[in-house]
Amino acid sequence: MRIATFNINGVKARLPVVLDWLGEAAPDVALLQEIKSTDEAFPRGEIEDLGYRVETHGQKGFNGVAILSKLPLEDVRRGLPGDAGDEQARWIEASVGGALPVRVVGLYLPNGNPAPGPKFDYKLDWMARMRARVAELLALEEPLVLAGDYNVIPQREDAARPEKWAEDALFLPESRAAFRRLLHAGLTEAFRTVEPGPGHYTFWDYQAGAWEKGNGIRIDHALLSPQAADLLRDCRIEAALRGRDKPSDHVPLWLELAV
DNA sequence: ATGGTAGCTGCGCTA
Repeated sequence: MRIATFNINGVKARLPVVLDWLGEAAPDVALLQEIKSTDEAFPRGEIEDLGYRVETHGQKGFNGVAILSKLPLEDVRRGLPGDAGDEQARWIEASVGGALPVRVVGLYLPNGNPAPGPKFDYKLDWMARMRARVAELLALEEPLVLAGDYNVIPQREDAARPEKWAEDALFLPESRAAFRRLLHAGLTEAFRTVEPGPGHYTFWDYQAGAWEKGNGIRIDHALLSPQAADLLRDCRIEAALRGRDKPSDHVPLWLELAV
């Protein structure tokens, strides 16, 4: 089973890119972030025509996540528990059918800038809520994949110019510590089990020619339960998509499970 | 040290 995550930065502006990518890469499951669309406005027909079931958790103008799947989806849940007043659409879960069901979570973790401030507080609170939900999901002892835009640069080698990010919410010690807590809770970062070295990025800013200069950061991640980590065959970043016409500022990350 | 770009929306906010 191949599972991909892709922050598309607006489904309306990115639909041709997304349709081309789905046709070429043909992941079994695609987790999309920043659809920037309501559920009603999401172009589900074009995607269903490619053989995908579509489950969205949308919001007008900002955020929004979706799960696309060639396999049946069960027990779809929308929203990260822990704060009934949180109206931002950043979390969606489902179980992907098959011989061995896999629980998948698509997430768009808050950016948190400027830090310090209320947005940074929201980010850290969101990460604490995520850890509580992760504990519940890990207790099920099933294959579990949590993938998306984490908005966290885990280590210095995950940025081409780490000194530029020293004061940024994506790289501040509190953000990185909260990310490490997820790992300490029992999750494994898929990409780092396959590629331990530096120079691998998933995001290049639209500004200042970041792509042309190779000035990227690695902020899109896939975290695995032990049961999923045991099934991991491969994990790759599709960096070439950043060089196409009308690209997202993120590129897809995919992993293959032996299911 | 600053400004640089993109998307959604309807001109400022988010990233």
